[in-house]
Amino acid sequence: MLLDTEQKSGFQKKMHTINNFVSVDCVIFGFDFTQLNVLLVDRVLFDEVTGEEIFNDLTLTGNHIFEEEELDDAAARILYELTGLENIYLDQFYVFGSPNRITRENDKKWLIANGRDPEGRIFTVGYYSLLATDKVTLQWKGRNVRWVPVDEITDLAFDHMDILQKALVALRKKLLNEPIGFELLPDKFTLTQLQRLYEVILGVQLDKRNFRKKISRMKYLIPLEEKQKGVAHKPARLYVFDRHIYEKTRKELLDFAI
Amino acid sequence: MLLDTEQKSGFQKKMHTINNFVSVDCVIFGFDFTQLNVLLVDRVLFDEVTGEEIFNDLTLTGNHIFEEEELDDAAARILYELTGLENIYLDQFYVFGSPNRITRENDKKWLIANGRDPEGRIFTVGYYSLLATDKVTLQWKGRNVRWVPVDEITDLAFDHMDILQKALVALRKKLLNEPIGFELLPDKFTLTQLQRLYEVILGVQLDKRNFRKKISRMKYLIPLEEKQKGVAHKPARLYVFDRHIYEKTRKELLDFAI
DNA sequence: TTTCTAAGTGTAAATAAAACACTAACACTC
DNA sequence: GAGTGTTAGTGTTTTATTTACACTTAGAAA
Repeated sequence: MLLDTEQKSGFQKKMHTINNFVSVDCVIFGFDFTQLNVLLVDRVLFDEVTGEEIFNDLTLTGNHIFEEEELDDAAARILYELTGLENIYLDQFYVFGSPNRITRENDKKWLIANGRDPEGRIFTVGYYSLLATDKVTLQWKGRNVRWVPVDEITDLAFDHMDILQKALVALRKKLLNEPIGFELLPDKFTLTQLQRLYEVILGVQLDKRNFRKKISRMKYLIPLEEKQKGVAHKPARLYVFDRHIYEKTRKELLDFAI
Repeated sequence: MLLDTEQKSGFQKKMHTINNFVSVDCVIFGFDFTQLNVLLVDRVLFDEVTGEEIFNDLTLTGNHIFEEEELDDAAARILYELTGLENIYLDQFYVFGSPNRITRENDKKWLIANGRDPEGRIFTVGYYSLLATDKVTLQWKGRNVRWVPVDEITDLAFDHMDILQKALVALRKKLLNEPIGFELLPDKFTLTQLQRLYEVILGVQLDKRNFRKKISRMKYLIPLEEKQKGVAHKPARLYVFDRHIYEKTRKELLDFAI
């Protein structure tokens, strides 16, 4: 019994101990039917004495992990804190662990100001996530959070530009191989919205008729009787993605193919 | 100058300091024209007093990383130590960082016997690599190294079974999307060898004529005038993979497509 | 009722995938 | 050197997929 309590309290302690060597960064993608956006956080550093702004730039959303926490759970926790949403699509895509991740002066200053060692090597596990909604709390640890179109992002703090680049490549690859586009759309969506999504993320233009022909071959895309409302033109039919049918057909395929 | 030397010696020190929190594991695949194999290392623990064997099982090839070392370099170093070969195909596929990676008794005993803390959380970055040749040094840090057919591996130390599983899935995905099969074959190979490779790795059967038709569309697969020698049947024509042509055609495609 | 805007639809031609069976070239054996 | 065993190498037909391309329709707003 004593041993049991000891172990438990040891566990409890670890449960809230931060791991100082590995962190998690989330590239949170959102789609507003026109552009692909990423959720970025303002990073502002003020001079402690003068109160003057030293710099003001942007970071991805990242976080430490706890000693007893799974990596996936840490990523999900970041998302929950930001959005209040659970079960969001998350995909681990790469680890960034170069010994030279922190080289820029601003990054060092920021770490020092936040009580961290700028020379310490920290690995970060990159996740990207897909958000269907824009219902996000626009505050995170007292910092401003906002959607920025991917095209307009030219510079980010730390090595976050690299992380974003790799996340984008991973997202494109995934989109070409698995039906994940729906994660970026509301439950009910139109085919034009879906087409725009592919066009924007892949950076291609697609033929409307051919796109729809392809869609009609995917049995897991279910047309509803429902139509778009309040639009100043012919309203489009709404569709839903049926994950159940998708999983079933995919499994059938895998049984033979792999 | 003084500062310079100080910095340098600090760096030198770090250069050979082991990072205790992140390691690298390599799933080294090889193909013997019949089966897909993985390079495994014998792990034998003897009782210090009696000299009796406590257990004898197998692990993947893994290693610590140095503080000033890139992850990719650490993986390449493992491969170099094992095979003496450089520029081997390597692909980072996943990070394993569950707090419960070490649960089995044998794993704990092994770590203790090797002076490490079985309770410490270690993240491991998984790489898989493809080896064209079987010219490997069959010794590694005094432990035996050998090729084992993937099909015959039922149990491995630590969480190496999970790592192997994920590596296999990643390899299959990659093989379906990029021409990496050549990395597992000698420079000059026959179409039948290439077909077997696809069949074995993907676990499918392919039609010879259709396979060759598909191949003939790939402009980067160059037929030679040379033929197989010393085989007791009609000798097959040899082919080479032209990476230059591949990169060029792929870039052309990407320019338009992504 | 007219106008604006995006939705929705079909066909023909080219390309790719799938299914399928016989002859050719070499080494080895007798 | 004739025969045998073994894998290499090749073509056609059918079906499915891809590509290119233009007009009509439904609703909202003026």
